[in-house]
Amino acid sequence: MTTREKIIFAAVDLFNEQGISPVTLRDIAEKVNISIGNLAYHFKNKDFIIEEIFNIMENERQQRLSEVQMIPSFENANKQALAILKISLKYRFFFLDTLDIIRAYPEIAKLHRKQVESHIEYLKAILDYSVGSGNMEPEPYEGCYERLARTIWSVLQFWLMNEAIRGIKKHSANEARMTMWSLVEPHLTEKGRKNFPLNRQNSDTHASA
Amino acid sequence: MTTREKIIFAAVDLFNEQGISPVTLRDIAEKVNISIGNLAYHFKNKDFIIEEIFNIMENERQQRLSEVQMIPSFENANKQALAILKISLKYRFFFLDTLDIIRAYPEIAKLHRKQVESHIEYLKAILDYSVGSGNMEPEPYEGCYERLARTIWSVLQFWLMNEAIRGIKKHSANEARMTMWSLVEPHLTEKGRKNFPLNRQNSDTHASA
DNA sequence: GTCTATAGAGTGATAGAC
DNA sequence: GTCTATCACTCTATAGAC
Repeated sequence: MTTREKIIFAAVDLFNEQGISPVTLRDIAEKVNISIGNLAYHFKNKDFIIEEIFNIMENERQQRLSEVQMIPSFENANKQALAILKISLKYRFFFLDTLDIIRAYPEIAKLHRKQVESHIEYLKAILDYSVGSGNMEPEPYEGCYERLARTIWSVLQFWLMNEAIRGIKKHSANEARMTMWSLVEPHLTEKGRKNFPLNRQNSDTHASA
Repeated sequence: MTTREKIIFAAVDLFNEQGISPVTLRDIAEKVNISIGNLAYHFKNKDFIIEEIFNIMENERQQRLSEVQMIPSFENANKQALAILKISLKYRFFFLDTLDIIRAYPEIAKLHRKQVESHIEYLKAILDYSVGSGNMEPEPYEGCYERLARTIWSVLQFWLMNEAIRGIKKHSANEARMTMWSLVEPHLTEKGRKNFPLNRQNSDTHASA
């Protein structure tokens, strides 16, 4: 592992533990066992470190999502959600300190915003597709499923913060996934209930840190 | 207005604009047009300022909620939600920097956690009551309404962060309120739909900053 | 690539005059 | 209560030796 990589990993660890702002360049250098001067050689700023982490996270996200078929089915939506939940656990700090990042790094914020909107659109597409395939009831009123898509997104976006605020120590990506489906469930048709990926008897994913 | 009060108001303004950590004691003193020495006379720390703000916010919240009848009806839930949305707009920073506060002020976090749990319990009570009064369908499966109550809470908790992340400048407390009710709507009985406080034709509350 | 050493910019805290 | 002045500390950034 190159020093550059070591720095990135150490930074992610520290950010995940403490959040971004309390972590100093000294802390990172100390964790990697190199001098601050050396750290500065690799990354002039904390900013460059964060941008690098964001890029790495993005690549990883794209990579994972590309492994899931884009056909908008419940099954694929479930896989997508699991992928996103895994990423968000690995790069927790990004989801916990989102606002700090938005305020301090407008370029990252802009990129992130695009991903958010395309994510919401994808979720909406799944809902529309499910109506078409007879798995979901037709939209009961204009804008209902648009809002539903946004709400589902926010469940995935905020589940870690939700746990943090409520003082829950054990992360449960599964709970987030269940919550997501619990929003869809009331809108299913009878046919939809049969194809539904949520099986309340066995919980197939537990993540913990 | 006493100096102490001026300090508090200035601090809330600055925190709402920039978040907590970037604001220095100097910034606050400058905004109030007093010296740092004087500021220090009134509040030794940023910590003391934040605790004071939290207490003020809490009193205001209690005050507003006490004006709403505790009978767990849709109507009262709607009023409660509006009260909470107003408070969260006024003390935005608390809802945007919740995690910073939790990390830095464990005592505040503990108090806040209690309020969160009691809020969720109250929401759950409304759901249960609505089943009893025939406005909502019986819980389709164990834990469904418990999770629904938590999800509703998170809509109210995260609506400002949601807007911030998505780059929405105009605050719309009404959108948050609508989202909240959209989660309940699919579970209504026919009777419930008649008593439902959500009227899609007129949007009665718009907040903006 | 890696180190040591230090400059320079804040920030919080406090002593002491008015 | 309010001010000025200053100290001590922390963090970033950089120069220069190895």
